Amino acid sequence: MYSIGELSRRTGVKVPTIRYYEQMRLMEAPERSDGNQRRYGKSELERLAFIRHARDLGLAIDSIRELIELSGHPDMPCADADRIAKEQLASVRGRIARLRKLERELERIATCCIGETVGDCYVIRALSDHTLCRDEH
Amino acid sequence: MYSIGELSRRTGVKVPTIRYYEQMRLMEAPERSDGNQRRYGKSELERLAFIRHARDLGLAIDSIRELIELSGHPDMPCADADRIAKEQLASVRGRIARLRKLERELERIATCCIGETVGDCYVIRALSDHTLCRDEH
DNA sequence: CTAATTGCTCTAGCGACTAGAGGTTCAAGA
DNA sequence: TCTTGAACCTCTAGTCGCTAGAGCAATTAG
Repeated sequence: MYSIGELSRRTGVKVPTIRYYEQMRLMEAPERSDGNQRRYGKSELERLAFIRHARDLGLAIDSIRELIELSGHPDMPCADADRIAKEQLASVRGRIARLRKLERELERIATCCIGETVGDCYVIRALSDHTLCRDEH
Repeated sequence: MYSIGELSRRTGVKVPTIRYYEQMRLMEAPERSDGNQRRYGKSELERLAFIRHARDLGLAIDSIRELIELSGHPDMPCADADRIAKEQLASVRGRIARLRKLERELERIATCCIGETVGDCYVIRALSDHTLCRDEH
């Protein structure tokens, strides 16, 4: 039996975050001690590790709840889980593409400044005048 | 003189967002019509375009406010503007690196599922068992 | 002149936490 | 057994950058 602090240490999820997950119905309300403190077992540890892993991969709370519900029905077809993972992959790729554009833009802005004062600072000029940009963004 | 709706159309910034920027002191409180409606001039249009461009590049509201204050003092050295741009570039690069890892991970998870039911679904197994991951993340 | 559109202020909500107040319980040492 | 200090409890409010809606006033096109 783990206290919430021990669970936190073992999973790397902060204590208030664990309570937040309970509120969001990602974690079930656990047993309590005589003094009303949360007591967790091994299955809750695994579940929290699952949640943390999924969050690290950028899945939304709602998607994770969906996956948890799915994993409770091992006989169902797994097409839904597959879909969630594929959607997530597509969104990550989109975010990467957008950030790459920003990177190129910022690279140009941040490395071209040879002015000495704000008046001729390339950073500020570039931000003021969109037409200096090479790409759309 | 533009109304807030016209300013919105010309800059692509939504009306409530313009009001929000005013509240956040990115935009100065503009003149008003007799009926208390906001009336903008060309300089406000340019300023909003500046803000929008900076937001598109992922700069935080606070950083933008800093840049605007800087640009009001054209005789100051531009080292601060330079620093803001460089910091932003570093943070964008960090985000890209993190997302690339997620991409690889999700690619593997989303393409390896050959199970038919949730019980042997690779997506759910991979999320449950962190040791299946190749990289740290 | 009327009706549709646009504008105004104010408040509340989003997602995923994080921080703090004010109080209670637990565990270890004396 | 007692004490002390860390960890726990609930509840509320704040973060960021908007977005939505209520309930009203002003503007503008026909």
